[in-house]
Amino acid sequence: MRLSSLADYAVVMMSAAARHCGGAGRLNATSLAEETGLPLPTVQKLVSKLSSAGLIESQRGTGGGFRLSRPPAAISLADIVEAIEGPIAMTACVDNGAHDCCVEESCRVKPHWNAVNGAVRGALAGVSLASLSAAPALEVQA
Amino acid sequence: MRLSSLADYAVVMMSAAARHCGGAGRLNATSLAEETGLPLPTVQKLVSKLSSAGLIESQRGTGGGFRLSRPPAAISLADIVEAIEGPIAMTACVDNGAHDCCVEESCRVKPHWNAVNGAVRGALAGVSLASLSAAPALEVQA
DNA sequence: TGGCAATCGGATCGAATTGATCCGATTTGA
DNA sequence: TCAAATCGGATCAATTCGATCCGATTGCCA
Repeated sequence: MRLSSLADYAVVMMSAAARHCGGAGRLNATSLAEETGLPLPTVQKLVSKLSSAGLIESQRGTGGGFRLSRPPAAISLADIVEAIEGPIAMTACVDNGAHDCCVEESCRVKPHWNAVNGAVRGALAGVSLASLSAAPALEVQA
Repeated sequence: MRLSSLADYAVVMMSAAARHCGGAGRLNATSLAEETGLPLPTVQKLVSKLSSAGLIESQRGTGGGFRLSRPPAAISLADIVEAIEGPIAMTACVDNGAHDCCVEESCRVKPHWNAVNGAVRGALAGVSLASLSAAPALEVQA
């Protein structure tokens, strides 16, 4: 019931990238690692995954780097988490249904898991990168 | 972003226990393992944790076993998950604040994590064991 | 009252996933 | 054409998770 560290790092990274989106049109992994304090190989790995997911566009070669492929308001926490961890699924039943969830009590529980899963995804989808950068010390409560 | 398997097993187990709550006043780990199909040592481990959390009351000796310490309506998924996995915290920042979350952008992200965390906990707290047993094929959507 | 049987409780061991590091392929600029 | 700098994939170690085993405790029965 905890987010993986890489997903957390990715959010911090994307948040920093969103702040630099207006100034420098493109930024590289090295400067981002120095700014966030994360190890460079980890940032490189995250950049690779985020690029594969289509959230950022990378440019190779001298003077290359990457930039957000969409405006910060159109990127949510759910997008980032799914890019790093795969589909959001609290239980294996919700994920693909490949398991033998044919036990009677298990199938009885499954619809409720779907509801919980949807609530989690909704909460993540409701927070965008723009809101992360715009609200410095906003007091948000559940 | 996935619930641990043990927590999932615990929910299935407690759901089965809630159904037997009215009939036999007390049931043991062996019969529960046979009914749910889970390995016996795993069930024993779960019983131990749930007993420590105060959700069930165990009785040792011949003819012993355990029973729910509270009515099914007063036990929620949040109780079970917290009993198995510990406090519900999506990120380490939300958990205890022991980490050096003193980076400027991280602290900016934290209030939003609190909101997401509260939403998750609320979704889990809204589902009780009674509702799991009462709704055989209820169509619940997010 | 002593022994026996059945149960829970904690501790140990193995396995899987995660997280960090390294090296090669590719591309641009001089 | 050469060289430098970057991304991309592959490899390796560590932590956590999950399953199993053995001992301590308790209640029934002779």
